[in-house]
Amino acid sequence: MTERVSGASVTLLDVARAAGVSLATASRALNGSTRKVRPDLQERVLAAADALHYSANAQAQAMARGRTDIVGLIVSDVGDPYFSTIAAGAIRAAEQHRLVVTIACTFGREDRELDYVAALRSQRARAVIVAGSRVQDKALIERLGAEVRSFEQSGGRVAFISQRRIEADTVVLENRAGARALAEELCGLGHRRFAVLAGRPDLLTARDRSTGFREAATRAGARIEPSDIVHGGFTRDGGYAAMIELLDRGTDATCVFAVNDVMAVGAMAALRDRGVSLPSGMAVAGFDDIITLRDVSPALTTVRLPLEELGVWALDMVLQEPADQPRVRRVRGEVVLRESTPKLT
Amino acid sequence: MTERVSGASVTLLDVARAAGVSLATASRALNGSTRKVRPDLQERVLAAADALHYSANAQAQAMARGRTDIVGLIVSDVGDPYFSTIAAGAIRAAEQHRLVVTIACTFGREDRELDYVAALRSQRARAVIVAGSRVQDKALIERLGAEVRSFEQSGGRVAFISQRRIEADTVVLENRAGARALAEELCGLGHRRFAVLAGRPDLLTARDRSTGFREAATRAGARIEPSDIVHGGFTRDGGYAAMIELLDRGTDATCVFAVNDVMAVGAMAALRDRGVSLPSGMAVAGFDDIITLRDVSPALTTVRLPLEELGVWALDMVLQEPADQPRVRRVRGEVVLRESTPKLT
DNA sequence: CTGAAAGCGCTTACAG
DNA sequence: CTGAAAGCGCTTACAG
Repeated sequence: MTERVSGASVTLLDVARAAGVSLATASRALNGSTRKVRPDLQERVLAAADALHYSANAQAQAMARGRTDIVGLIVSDVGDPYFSTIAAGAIRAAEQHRLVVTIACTFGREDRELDYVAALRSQRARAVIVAGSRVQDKALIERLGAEVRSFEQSGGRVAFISQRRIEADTVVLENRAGARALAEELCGLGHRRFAVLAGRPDLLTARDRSTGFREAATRAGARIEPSDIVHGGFTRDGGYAAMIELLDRGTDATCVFAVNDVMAVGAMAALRDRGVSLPSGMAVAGFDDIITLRDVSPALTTVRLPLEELGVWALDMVLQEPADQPRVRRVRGEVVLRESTPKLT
Repeated sequence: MTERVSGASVTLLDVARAAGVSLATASRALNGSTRKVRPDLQERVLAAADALHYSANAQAQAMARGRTDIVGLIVSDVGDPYFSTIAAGAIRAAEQHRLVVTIACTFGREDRELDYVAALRSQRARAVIVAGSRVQDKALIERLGAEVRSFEQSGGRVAFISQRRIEADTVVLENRAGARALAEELCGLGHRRFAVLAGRPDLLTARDRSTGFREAATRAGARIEPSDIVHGGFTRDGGYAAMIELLDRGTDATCVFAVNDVMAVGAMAALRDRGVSLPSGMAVAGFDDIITLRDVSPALTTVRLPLEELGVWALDMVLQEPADQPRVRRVRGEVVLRESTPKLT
């Protein structure tokens, strides 16, 4: 048992000496294209590394090689199942390529995306994936675009998941079309008066869903009163509060569309708390098809998005060489009708 | 507009030259203890850095400084709300200390924790937090312990969230006590025959909860038939399958305890699919109090764990200097009775 | 307060 | 196939 000072690390040089070879050979034996070092030396190096419990300094390797194995993922909140599912997909895919993913959360302060991209550039991350919704803010988009360009200029790759507002590869979510399809199905069920819990008005994702829904509903001859559109947080509590607000205002809607599932669940809770029975007293629909929420009762009608795949696809994009034109992969949601929106009789 | 070769980066030396100072001064002006460089030089450096859009190479800094700002978080699956909530807490806390968190998922293969800790040692991460349950596997614990010691020896800090099986700081979850308390409350409601959806038998977390529940229930005079204990996955689908299995076996239990909330929700779905009405036909209880699941109906009785705080606390631990004795912070769950377990009349 | 220089731990042309 | 040496981009004693 040899004592070792805490904090002292075994270096490649130690390994080389122990194996009686040069630094270069030790390096090649451990990480180089194997076929170029004599088998016996190779073995000695491996044995020495093992005996010394050597662990290569990834920072030093990164610097010498000029690249890292880091890919950054920027989300609003990993605690939100929408993002944690995307993250799971990205991480799963990353691991197959021996990449490490770093997660940053803006917690709703979208301007922090700027800082995070900058930090990732400083880390010399291989790539960054920005998963949150773009916001309605020209100046902010402008600045983020500049930051993204800097990142790319230093050799990194960038992909977005949401809207195509910045010149970069992006997995475009067809929120508007999805919401439209949902509205049509709901009208098909007999509904003619809807309310919309629209979420944060500056978030494009919320906005697109709300707009799409209203377009299609109106076109199908349904009515949506201005007072039946309630804005608020894009969260469970936001959905709850918005539903309460709607009830307080008074509404004759027979179906309420919350722009995402967690809001829809919040709305259901509010309805229950106010003694409205579900789904007979009010039909409810959401968007996303969050897995953890598949078992709420009544089962929630929604627009399914392949969340885990979104993470995988974004990672795949970012692993490809940049194309002349930024790539776009469009993803259409699929309407899933369930118990929360029964046929109106 | 100056053309710049893609991949080429502005270095500190470029900044120093542009500002007409030495490398050392540039470094100090940018990151050193500010007070030691003449204001006018400082300003020139800052201006130059800005003009060149300089971004310090974090890898190089880390190497020169001998430490990084990375803390690794190892979980089973970020897609699971239990872990994503813990992760959110850890990330939030890390950001306050300008630390970056890296997330690794074992996806149920606990032996991968070994690889991840090793990788984190290679990254020279400042610390690692292991959040998943320990497993019943002496050899594995032994090896992980060795890996942890190596990590600490190279100057890193380690904390666990779950059971205290390894010599390191840990946030200990009092699963057994929590499950006991739950069983007592349930008996207080009049139940005398229970079933337990016990999850993976090798996961200590699942085991402790199941054991604690059975102990207290039995002590209180309740009965749990061997056939009423069903093992399976520690997941939603595991809960669903276990409940179906239980129903197929036939049971006269009036209340079923699933060792975590997602399993409980799966069980509820199974009950519904089999036409059992809730909660009158079968009472259901879970464990964790997952926020996203707070709105299921009937509202789920459970044992609340301060999940987000667990992440915060673990991060705090890992930021402290190592103590002579590893620190232990015990966390007791709090029973929350809700609609899913009405009083038995 | 400032600068020249050594050093952090690797990788990789470049000779041999 | 192997090794000596330069270089990756910083930080930080050490002189001045």
